[in-house]
Amino acid sequence: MANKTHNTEEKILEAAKTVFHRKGFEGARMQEIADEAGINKALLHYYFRTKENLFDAVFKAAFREIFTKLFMTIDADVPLEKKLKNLISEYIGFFQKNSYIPGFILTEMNQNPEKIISVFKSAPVSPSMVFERMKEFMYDEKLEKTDVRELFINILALCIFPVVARPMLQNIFDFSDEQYDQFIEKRKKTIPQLIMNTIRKK
Amino acid sequence: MANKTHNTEEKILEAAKTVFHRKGFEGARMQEIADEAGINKALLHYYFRTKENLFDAVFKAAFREIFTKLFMTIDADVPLEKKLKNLISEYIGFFQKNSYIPGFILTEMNQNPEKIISVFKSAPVSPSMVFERMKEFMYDEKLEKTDVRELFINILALCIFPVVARPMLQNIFDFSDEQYDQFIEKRKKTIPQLIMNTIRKK
DNA sequence: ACATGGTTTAACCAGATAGTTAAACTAAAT
DNA sequence: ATTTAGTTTAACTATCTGGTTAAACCATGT
Repeated sequence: MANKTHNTEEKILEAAKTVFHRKGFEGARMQEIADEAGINKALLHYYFRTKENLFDAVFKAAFREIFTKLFMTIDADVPLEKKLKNLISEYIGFFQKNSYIPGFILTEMNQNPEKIISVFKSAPVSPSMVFERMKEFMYDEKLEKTDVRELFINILALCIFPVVARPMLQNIFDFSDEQYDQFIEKRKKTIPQLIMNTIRKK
Repeated sequence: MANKTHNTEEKILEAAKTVFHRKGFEGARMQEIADEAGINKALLHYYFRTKENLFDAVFKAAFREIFTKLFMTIDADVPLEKKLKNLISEYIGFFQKNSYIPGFILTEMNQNPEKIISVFKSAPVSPSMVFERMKEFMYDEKLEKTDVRELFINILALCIFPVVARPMLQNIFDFSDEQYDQFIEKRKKTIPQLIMNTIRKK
């Protein structure tokens, strides 16, 4: 028998991703997800018994995606300045392609903070180890003593905020889609400069 | 006859604010809002006929609050560095007290981008004029030529992100409530430094 | 030929929820 | 004393929605 399972499950997750992102958990309708996946409601429940199950699967996937990527790049073994450039440029690029993820996570965070914590516990990389590694790096390269947490949060903020707040900012700036993409593209260069300014010994 | 109207309407808006923030539009229940306001459902509908009406009122208020504050401070007539310090410190302070606002707006932005635009049109300050003013300021003080939009977005990102992403970050950092508050407090000083670094002529 | 697992169809149920309505109560305003 | 705006109570409706079920279909592997 053909293994349609894999394919369909994939299709469902993809559809759920879209709809949950568009409407949030409460706003999303199982029927809408089924339609989006090109299947029917009964089959949807056949695969993921409940709405919660389905949501959890989607949420955890998004969460893993965003954090493994981040922590992996921080952990890579290249000189700091180079690493910073890579990190920021890759991360922004990732968000350009998966712009739904940060907003999705932030939204859910507002409504179910507990869920975040539970998902964190199952994460493949430990944040505290990443911070330790960042610290060592900065010590080795004789950089300005900075709170690594503050560094971490600054990078994240500068990369993620423009993506999350895009609908608003694009309107404030009166930018077309292309203009805004270009604007973000430019930031792949300016953000590393800005960050290096703050940690380079004067 | 006593003017209870004002008081009750106020109470309802306050309650709606809380519940919409906690649950989002779809997740919020009229009954819950009524309970939170200490009144009954019938009266709720008596004041704001529909759920949409109520939500709109709350949303617009939040939106106005955050943007008038921002644009007013930018527009104030003090030296740039001082203004920057004021702006950031006041703005962060404002978020500490109204931490629900940014998340609320971001969430809604994901789900109804159109609404943002319509609310913007009714805004009391025009963004483009604010940018012009920022430009003049920077020219007068002979600062590094920088894209004012980028400057604007950076400030916003650094101030808002730590508030919006708090549940997640606090968990990553393993901070208590006090520790996190203190962490944000510290940023009232470090962010202006960081920003000045990027615009001060070398 | 038959069994199997994925799939569809279509009907159904139970619970929740937005919104309505009508009747009665309260306290201030006239 | 009467009116009136604000408020409560409680019941009701219409609709939506998550979830279930049963029966049939279909393609494949055996």
